Amino acid sequence: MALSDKNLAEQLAILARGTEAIYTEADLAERLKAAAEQNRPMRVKLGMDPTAPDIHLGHSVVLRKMRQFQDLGHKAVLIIGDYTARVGDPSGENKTRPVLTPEEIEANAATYFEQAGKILDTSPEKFEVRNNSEWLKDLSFADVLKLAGQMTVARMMERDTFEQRYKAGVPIGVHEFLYPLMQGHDSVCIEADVELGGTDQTFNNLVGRQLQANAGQQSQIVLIMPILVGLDGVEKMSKSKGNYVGITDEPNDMFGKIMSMPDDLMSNYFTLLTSTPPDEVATLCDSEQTHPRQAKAQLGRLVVAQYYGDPAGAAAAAEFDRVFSERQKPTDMPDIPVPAGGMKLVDLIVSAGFAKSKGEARRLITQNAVSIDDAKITDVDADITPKGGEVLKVGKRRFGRLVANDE
RNA sequence: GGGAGUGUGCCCGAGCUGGCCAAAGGGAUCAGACUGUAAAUCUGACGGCGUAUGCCUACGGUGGUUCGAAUCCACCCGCUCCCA
Repeated sequence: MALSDKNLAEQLAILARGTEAIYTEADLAERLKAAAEQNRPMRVKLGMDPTAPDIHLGHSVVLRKMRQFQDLGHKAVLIIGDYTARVGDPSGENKTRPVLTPEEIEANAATYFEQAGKILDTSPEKFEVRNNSEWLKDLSFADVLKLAGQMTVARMMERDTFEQRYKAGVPIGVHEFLYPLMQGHDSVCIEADVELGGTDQTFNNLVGRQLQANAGQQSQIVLIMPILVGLDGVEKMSKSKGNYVGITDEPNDMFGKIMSMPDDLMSNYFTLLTSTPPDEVATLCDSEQTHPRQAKAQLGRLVVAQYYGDPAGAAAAAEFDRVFSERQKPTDMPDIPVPAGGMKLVDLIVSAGFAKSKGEARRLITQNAVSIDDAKITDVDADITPKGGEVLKVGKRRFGRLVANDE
């Protein structure tokens, strides 16, 4: 595998783009230089939690950074945190850490790689996957003590999540102090040159530096990416908050979600999710120079294109205009089976998945949100007898085509 | 181990001298208007149920008192703080 022949400055510029912090940039430059001289690809570590197999744009920020390293000739080393997942988190506070069986972990990891493969280069010479149980499961209590002895409580408390929780009176499990050590130990075991992570991983990754130094290794460079703000513009992007764009979302969906996000997120998204050059981003995000809608559409196209190709990006943009600017019907929409004999509109809306309950469906009808073939329906008791092919529209964005089925 | 608090609907948070509580208020969400499916704003909805002065489910859990309990009692569980 050949390392990139781009000069050092170019490489650094690529790698530094969008980062929140690099510990330290000088070290990175040096390590890149050494790698080039020795023709030795760096080992770039990224940990993954095997409990969340649905990758969204938030995760993609770090994955894209990893891809950049790969494109420069370095090797991605993904660590599956199967050990912690298998043991579980006894704190009870953290419900996101259920105990998983090896089978579940494997299945989750498989899904993860299937999705991450849309971003990463998974060819064997650039991609390595390790389970951390590989080295953690055999540690003895004495080994653990030795690890723990390399850290002080004061140091631990520097970590802002611990500090905040401590001050706020939120419990901190003693075992939580061990997680950073475990992660750091991972770095030692795989001899990482670089570790990537989101800002929430800063502390953990820095611990890795220390443990490596103690073990006589060269400390890894820690490269921290910002946490992507979710579509609500407030909280970090996460599935449970519903403010996310999944990388497996349908193109139209993906585009639509991006169009509906707050304007001031755009610049951030451009730098973290696309390769648009900085000066271009500036132009796009200056409403004097570019209409925000225009810029956002551009963003949407680029993001969709990354996962589905350029034509899909353009198609999604065109479709969006059709449906929302020109108010035409979507080109394709889900079929909604309706018994030939007809059914209550309320039930229809529920069975189409457009409302969670009949009460909600009724509410939508009352609120003027329901139409069939462009005709508003305001009668809560309406019965629908399908001719077939009518378009049911609920709210602004839920469409379905009625299909009569006999039974 | 001892003591003091606390546990409410998606989240925060009132209520807790028993009925007027499906439970104030805020946030989130959804819909309508306005728009660029942006922001801001205004209006409305916001547990479920064949449409209800009705029924069911819900105020940490289990029992109890009562005609009636989120509200009182007992025990239990969780969380926090103070002392040891």
